[in-house]
Amino acid sequence: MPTVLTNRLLAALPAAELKRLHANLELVQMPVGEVLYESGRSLNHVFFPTSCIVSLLHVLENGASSELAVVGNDGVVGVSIFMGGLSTPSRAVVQSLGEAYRLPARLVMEEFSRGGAVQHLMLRYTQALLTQMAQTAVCNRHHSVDQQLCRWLLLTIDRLPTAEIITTQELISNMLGVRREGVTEAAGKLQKLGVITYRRGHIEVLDRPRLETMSCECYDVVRRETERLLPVPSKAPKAPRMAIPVRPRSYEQRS
Amino acid sequence: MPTVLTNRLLAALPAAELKRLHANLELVQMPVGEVLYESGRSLNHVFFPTSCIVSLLHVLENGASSELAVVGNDGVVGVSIFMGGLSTPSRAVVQSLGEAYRLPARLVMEEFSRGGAVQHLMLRYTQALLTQMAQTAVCNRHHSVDQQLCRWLLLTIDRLPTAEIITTQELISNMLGVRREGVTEAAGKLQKLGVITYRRGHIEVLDRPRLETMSCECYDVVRRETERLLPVPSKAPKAPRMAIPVRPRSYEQRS
DNA sequence: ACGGTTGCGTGCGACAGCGCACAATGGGCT
DNA sequence: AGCCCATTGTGCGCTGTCGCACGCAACCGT
Repeated sequence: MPTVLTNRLLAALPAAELKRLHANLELVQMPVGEVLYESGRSLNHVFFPTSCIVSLLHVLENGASSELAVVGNDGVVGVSIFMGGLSTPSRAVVQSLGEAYRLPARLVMEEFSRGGAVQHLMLRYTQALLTQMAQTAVCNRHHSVDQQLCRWLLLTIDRLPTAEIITTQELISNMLGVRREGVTEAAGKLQKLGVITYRRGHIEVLDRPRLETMSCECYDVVRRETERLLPVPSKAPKAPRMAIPVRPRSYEQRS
Repeated sequence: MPTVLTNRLLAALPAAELKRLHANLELVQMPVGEVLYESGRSLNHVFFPTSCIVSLLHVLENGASSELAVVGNDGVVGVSIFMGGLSTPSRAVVQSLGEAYRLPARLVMEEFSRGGAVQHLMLRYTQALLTQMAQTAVCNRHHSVDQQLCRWLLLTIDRLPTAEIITTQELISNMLGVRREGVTEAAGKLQKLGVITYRRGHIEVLDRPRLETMSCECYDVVRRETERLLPVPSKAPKAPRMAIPVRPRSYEQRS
């Protein structure tokens, strides 16, 4: 059973703040492919993931895209609400199914403007997000597809209860902003080395330490900076408590 | 003579707030190459540029780098101070000489925590910065050096009083995270087309409209979103009032 | 006026990633 | 059990960018 404490940001809040929010936090299912917000459109809620993973994508006019950041139970989706912009030119898509608590924009702004712990925490998280985006930007320029795939796998399994990722190479290629064939090749190498195994729509990380050495520095830089800004509170686990219930049929859902 | 109003963020503040800050705003010279903050080191001031341009760079372990955003008289350098992180893994370097007002970190935080217009404005600016970084990240991945050079030139002259940029192709290549030869080639094409002219250390934009058509969409996306978030206040000019005093000797300075 | 430094031009070969086309196979679905 | 479609594998040729190694020329300082 997930609780609000499964989200690390919520878990880091003082009891008083959390209590105030608690009644308005609504647990929602997050099917793969669901778009939480679209470039330029107004946001109605912020989302605190517990077991899902959300990708922040930036899409170009010709449809090409790149993932700028990943949000799991370590963060919140929709920072532009309290930053005052209400929308962003980015898109947020559910990348791995699961659940999240959502909170209406109005209440977020209200709570944020009190200036207390909520504000501090949200701003610190936003800075962590900034760092992730910055590192991703440089990574896009300077690192190989092989390295970036490693980085992406690490970022993803950090936010999952198990080392198995349910996704296709095509979707990964959209995230990384590269060709699907490039991912096929990179994944093939990793499998040959025994670092991962995969079958249609599933990737399992077998040798995580090895994966870390093969990844570019970007993974570690982001992880360390995130921990500096948002130390893992003792009352929340680092990964979701519960394994995600396996419901194979719904993996295919796109909305 | 520059005034605090030459910086568009300061100009957008209500009179009361501005008055409170005014006594502590110190006008400082910004020589080219000066590092305002370094990856991971604590910041002591925020800077409100009036006539200088500051580049936000992210540097990798091997020394490779990319520019994530440009800040001129439209913004502020050092957002991590009020975001609560105090430092970032990025670097801020003066890219074009000029002046800026600086404000001690302590006073910024104090003013920010009042939660008034200063907070709102700083947060909105931070979101604009986020957008610029996001767009740059995707641009790094998907657009050619030619297009990116156009984007960079536009971003730069928007923050200068004239269409002449004092810099070397080598420095531009560092900003874009590409080879110097790549910039030479791209600049050569633009010169052949009559869009720019250049001589050692100087680039002049001759045909701005043409440059815009040759640039990728990224320039325009960032400009529009920035204007949405931070409308140009009528009391401040869009470009600095004063021409930068030409002091050729100091262009070579690196600190 | 003149030398030296610094910035620009150019010409390689190498190669990663692209775009396309198509074969092959896994695994739901009926 | 078998079909069929989504997913993965593979093989091209092509292009943009890299890395390196120069030559050249503009400009600065003396």
